[in-house]
Amino acid sequence: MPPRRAAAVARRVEAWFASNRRALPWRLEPRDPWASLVSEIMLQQTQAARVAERLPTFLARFPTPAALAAADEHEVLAAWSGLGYYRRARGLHACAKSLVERHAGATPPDVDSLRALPGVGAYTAGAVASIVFGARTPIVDANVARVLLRLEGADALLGSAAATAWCWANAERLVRAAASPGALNEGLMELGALVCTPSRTAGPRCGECPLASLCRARAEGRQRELPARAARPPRSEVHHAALIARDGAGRVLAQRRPPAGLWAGLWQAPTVESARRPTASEVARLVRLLARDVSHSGGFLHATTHRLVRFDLWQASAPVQIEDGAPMRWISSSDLPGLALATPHRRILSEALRSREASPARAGSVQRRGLRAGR
DNA sequence: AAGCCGTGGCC
DNA sequence: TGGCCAAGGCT
Repeated sequence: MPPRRAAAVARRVEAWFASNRRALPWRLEPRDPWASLVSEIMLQQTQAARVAERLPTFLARFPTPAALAAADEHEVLAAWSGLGYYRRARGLHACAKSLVERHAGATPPDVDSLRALPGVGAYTAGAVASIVFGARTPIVDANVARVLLRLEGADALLGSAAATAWCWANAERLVRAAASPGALNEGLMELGALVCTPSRTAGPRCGECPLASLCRARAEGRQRELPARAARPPRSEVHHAALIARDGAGRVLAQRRPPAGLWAGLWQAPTVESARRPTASEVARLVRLLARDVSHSGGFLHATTHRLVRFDLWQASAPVQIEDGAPMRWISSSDLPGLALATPHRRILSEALRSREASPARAGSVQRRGLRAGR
C-alpha cells in the first residue's frame, strides 16, 4: 500500500472510530494495563458480547497480577469456566506469576516483553502495547485481516502464511501513517466487527463504511466473496457416556479429567469415552468400579470446533464406591460455582443436583426433559 | 506447519 | 435444529 493511500485510510479509520466506538468494559479510560492484557487474552477467539459478560467479574476477583499470581490454578480455571480454550486461563495465570517475579508486578509497555509472556502472541502483544501505551506497532486479528484483504482486493487465502505476512506488512504501513496507533488499531478491528462483517449472505455494510470509496473489493463487487477461505475439515465424532451417581446425602460424583486434550484438568461427571456408542452392558462393565448397575437417561450433542461429542447420560442405580486415591469427589449444589467445569458438564451436574430429591426413575425423566429443553 | 484447543449465536 | 461460522496461540 503506497504511503499516500495508507495515510488516507488511516485518517478515515481514526475519524470513523472516534464517533462510532462502542462502549465496552475494556475501553474504560484511563486504560489499566493489566485489565487490558486480561481482556485481550479473553477476547482471543471469543466474541465481544461473551467477554463483556465475564470480564468485570474476573477482574473484580483478580484486579492485579499479584492477585491472580497468588490464586490456586483451580480457582483461576473456575473463574474461566464456560469461556472455552482453557489453556488461556493457565497461560494467564503463568503470565501473572511472571509479571510478579520479573516485572515488579506491572504489565510491561513494550511489545517484546509482552510477546515473551505465555499465551501472548503477536496480536495480543501489539494490542496492549499500542492501545494502552501508544506504541507504534501494528496488529492483525481476523477483523483487521478481513478489512485489509477486501480493501486491497487481495486474493490470498485467509489464514495462509502468505496472507498473514501480507496483512502484517500492510497493517505496519497503516500504523506508521496513523495519528494515534492505538485508535487506528482499535478502529480497524471495530470497523471489521461492525461494518466490514464476514457475512456472505447479507454482505458487509458498505453503505456505512468510511473506506467504501477506496475499497477494491467493493469496486469489483467482490466484497461478499473476499477474503477467500479454505474449506474446513469434517469434525470427528466421539461418544461420551457420563455417569450420574448419587450418594445418600444427594451429592453427585465428579471426576477430574486427564491433564491433556479436551477440557484438560477440568472436572466432569465420571465419563467413559469411545469411538462408538456403548450399550448399557458395556457402560456397566466400563464403570463397574463405580457402580453395579446403570440405566440410560437421555443424551445430547455438544459440538466443538474439531469434534462432535455425543453425550449419553447414565444413572447409577446402586451404591457407588470411590476408589482410594482416584481423582474423584462428591459435590453438592454449593460446590458448583467454585468448580472448573466445561459447559456440558456444568449442565449435567447442575441438572443432576436439581433433581436430587426425586426417585431414581423420576430423576431420569426430569433429567431428560431438562437437558433436551436446554438445547 | 498442520492440527489442536470451546463456545454460542445465527439461519 | 443441526450445520455453519468466528479466527489467536501453541506444538
